[in-house]
Amino acid sequence: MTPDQPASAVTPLVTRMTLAQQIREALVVRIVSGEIQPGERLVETRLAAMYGTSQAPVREALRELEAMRMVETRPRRGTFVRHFVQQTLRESYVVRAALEETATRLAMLAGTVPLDALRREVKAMRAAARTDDAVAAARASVAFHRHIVDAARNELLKLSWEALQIEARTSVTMVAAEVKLKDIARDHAELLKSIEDGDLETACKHARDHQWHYADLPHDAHGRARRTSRQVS
Amino acid sequence: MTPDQPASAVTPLVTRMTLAQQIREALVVRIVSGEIQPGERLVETRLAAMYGTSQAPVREALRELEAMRMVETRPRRGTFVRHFVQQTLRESYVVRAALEETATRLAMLAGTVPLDALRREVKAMRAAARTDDAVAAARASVAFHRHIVDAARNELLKLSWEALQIEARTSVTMVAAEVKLKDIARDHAELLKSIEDGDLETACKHARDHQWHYADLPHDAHGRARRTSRQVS
DNA sequence: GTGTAACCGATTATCGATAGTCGGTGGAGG
DNA sequence: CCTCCACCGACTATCGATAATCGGTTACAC
Repeated sequence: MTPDQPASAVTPLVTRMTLAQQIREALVVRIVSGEIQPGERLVETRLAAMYGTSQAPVREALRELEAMRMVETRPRRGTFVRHFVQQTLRESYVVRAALEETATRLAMLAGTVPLDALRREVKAMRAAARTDDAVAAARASVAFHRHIVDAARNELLKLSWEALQIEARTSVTMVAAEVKLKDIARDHAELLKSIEDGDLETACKHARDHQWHYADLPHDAHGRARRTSRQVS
Repeated sequence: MTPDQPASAVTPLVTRMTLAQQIREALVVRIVSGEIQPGERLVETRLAAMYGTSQAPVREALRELEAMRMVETRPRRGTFVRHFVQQTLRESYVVRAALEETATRLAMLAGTVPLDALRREVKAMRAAARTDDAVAAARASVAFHRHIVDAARNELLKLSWEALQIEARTSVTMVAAEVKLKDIARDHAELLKSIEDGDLETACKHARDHQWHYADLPHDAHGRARRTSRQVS
């Protein structure tokens, strides 16, 4: 019975995103998909024309991408897509390891580990391995780790972790490193087991090694394999 | 607060910074100094008038502050200074612990720990303790940890760590006000010692506990005592 | 009184236009 | 041939104006 809602027929409640946010999303997709190459320059006016907006929202979107470290801006120079090559990838695994080890510790100490959810994700990984569905496996893996990070109940930790753009990177790695999906499921199952066992230090170390392991995998086409000096403890 | 009245007549010379950056700096100072209270709203147009610019640079500055987590922006609502209270402070220590433990591990594995520099900072802390100079002690402490993070040679780790600094910096000072400066020097000296000794796991654990210790200290005026559930040691 | 819808003032999001800066270019000087 | 420098075209940083929204408030029918 409320006939009004002035003339503008539809403003779908869901589309409450600002233009800047929409543009950011679009650019993220184009960058991770490789449509826009690393090193390429993003010209504000050109993008504005392309998306049919003015320069302002584009500029804001670029700023957000910069905060995500997907692009680099030199004042008065322009903004460029970063080469986040294997180096960065490797680095990100080490940082993830640090954060996830701590998340594991916090969650176990607080007794908030969502074991059921974790078991569910492992199950999903096994299913993905059977159907050879890398995307599904990646999604389950990210979900697994996110559950742990959430369980730590530390907002700042969560933010830092999310800032690493986990999803974008894992899928890239899995493809690039050609990890056997079955191994992924197995690794996570082992990690889960040590958490279930309740041995804090062992589980934490396991959480850390889990990521350091990936940092050691060959990420690039040149396939330099190295698993050496690291042997932690 | 101070109405119209361009904050500074001109910032004439070697202004290699963009207006947005200058505004950001100014706002950071006003926020950490408490001139702008937590929860307070930052009105773009008002700030623009105050600094004698248009809305655009102000907007950009606010975005950057948001990335730093000093303010919070609700689309179409406005941006507000965050109450980064003890909760966040405590959280930041835990995240720092995670990153610094890993930094210690990486630096020791790579053999890049700048022992001399670390010794120098400890010495500075002792001097600060003697003259009861909390600011100097805080500065030396930050420098000490930064040396380690730098030595890890992991750009992403460094970035994540620096991102914490805004909050951490203020908190260090606050805590320093309550912690005996001599204890700070002693704690760092002990950490340094375990690094010099070369025992990787002990040093890492020490690095972690070093920060968790601060997380447990009472940070607020209400002096809520620490949680005891942490049998991490 | 109570709940609802249109109205209002304040403020953000976006636009279109302009000023200034940056890197590159081609000719003059050596 | 190589270097230096004023000039040019392309873009970013910034401006001033406008469109759209939001929260609160008021008028009005029950």
